[in-house]
Amino acid sequence: MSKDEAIAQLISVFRQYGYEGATLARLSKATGLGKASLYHYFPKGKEEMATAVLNHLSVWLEENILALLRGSGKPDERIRAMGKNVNQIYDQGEQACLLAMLSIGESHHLFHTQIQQVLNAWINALAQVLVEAGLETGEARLRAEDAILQIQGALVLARGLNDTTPFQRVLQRLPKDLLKP
Amino acid sequence: MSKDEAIAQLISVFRQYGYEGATLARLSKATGLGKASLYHYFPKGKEEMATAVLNHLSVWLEENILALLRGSGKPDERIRAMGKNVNQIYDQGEQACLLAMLSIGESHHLFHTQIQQVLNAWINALAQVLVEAGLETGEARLRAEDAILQIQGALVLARGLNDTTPFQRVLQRLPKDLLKP
DNA sequence: GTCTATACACCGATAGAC
DNA sequence: GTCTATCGGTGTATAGAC
Repeated sequence: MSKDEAIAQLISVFRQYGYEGATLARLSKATGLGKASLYHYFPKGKEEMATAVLNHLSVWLEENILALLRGSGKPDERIRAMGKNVNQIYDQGEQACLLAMLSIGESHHLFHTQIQQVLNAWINALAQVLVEAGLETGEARLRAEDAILQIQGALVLARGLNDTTPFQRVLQRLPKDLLKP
Repeated sequence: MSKDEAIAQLISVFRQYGYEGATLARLSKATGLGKASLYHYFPKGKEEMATAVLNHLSVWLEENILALLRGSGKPDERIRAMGKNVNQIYDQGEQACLLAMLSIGESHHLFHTQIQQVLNAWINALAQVLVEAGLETGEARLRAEDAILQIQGALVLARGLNDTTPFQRVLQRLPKDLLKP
């Protein structure tokens, strides 16, 4: 298994268990790599694994969300395109958000800056679409924050209620909610 | 320190670090009780502490949220009363939600049933207010889910962005959003 | 009830053979 | 690169004195 393939497996552990719950035993089992192999790829250990996972997510966001939002289609279409990929990355609402999971406990201090940057990049790109759609800058920012907020809340509720329909509902109405006059 | 006073301190540890991150060292430090004392109050250890903390929260919700929602004032006033206590329990958005924190990792399996019950009790009580305000049952349930969802999402965003203003905004507009025609 | 001491498993991390 | 073996530290939990 290559380093990039390993990272994909590491992500699933970090976002299911969080940083403190992501033990080397779990990371080793998920990747199929022994502990020594993990330390070969990530010499600084677990913290470097989490950093690599965050960088991987940052690239994914740029390519699969931000690029679409900066696209040339109609605002409505760009937001729907985002929704499609959001639905995919969160596995229809079954999987937690890595950013949210690394924002808790002691990992909060370790990764807060990077998490904040990624979240802001997402919000800003979404707000920019709304500005192009004719909204005032401040209102666009508020609505963009609201969209991310609802996605995150839906993921929390999905786990707590064991029901992903609120997540599906949020994604469904996102375009209309964001662009309403 | 009495058992009830200890529980109040345990809550803050569990909701900051989650179940796996809530080590006995942290629980001991927060309560000021030595490990042996903690095991005197909670013979079954950490799992019993978390259960006690969840029961404590369930009682708090009943007394400080559900009772208000079942009150006799106007729907608009009951929802505002709820918002006031929600703002308090989450410390203006600074503190995470215990239910959300215990919904992750291995604690999910341990406490899922109780967490689901508490969330549903909250949603149902809120939906009932909306029904009394004239909304159709299904729509009331959707809006109530939406309210909890937004509160949870705002708490996630508050940690990720290090900014509680979205949380304040959500609480502010809750009454109008829930009761709009 | 609270203390000290301790048992045993697991944690992250490293060493060295291959 | 991956393996086994192992280190020091910390995890939960317990025992027994006071």
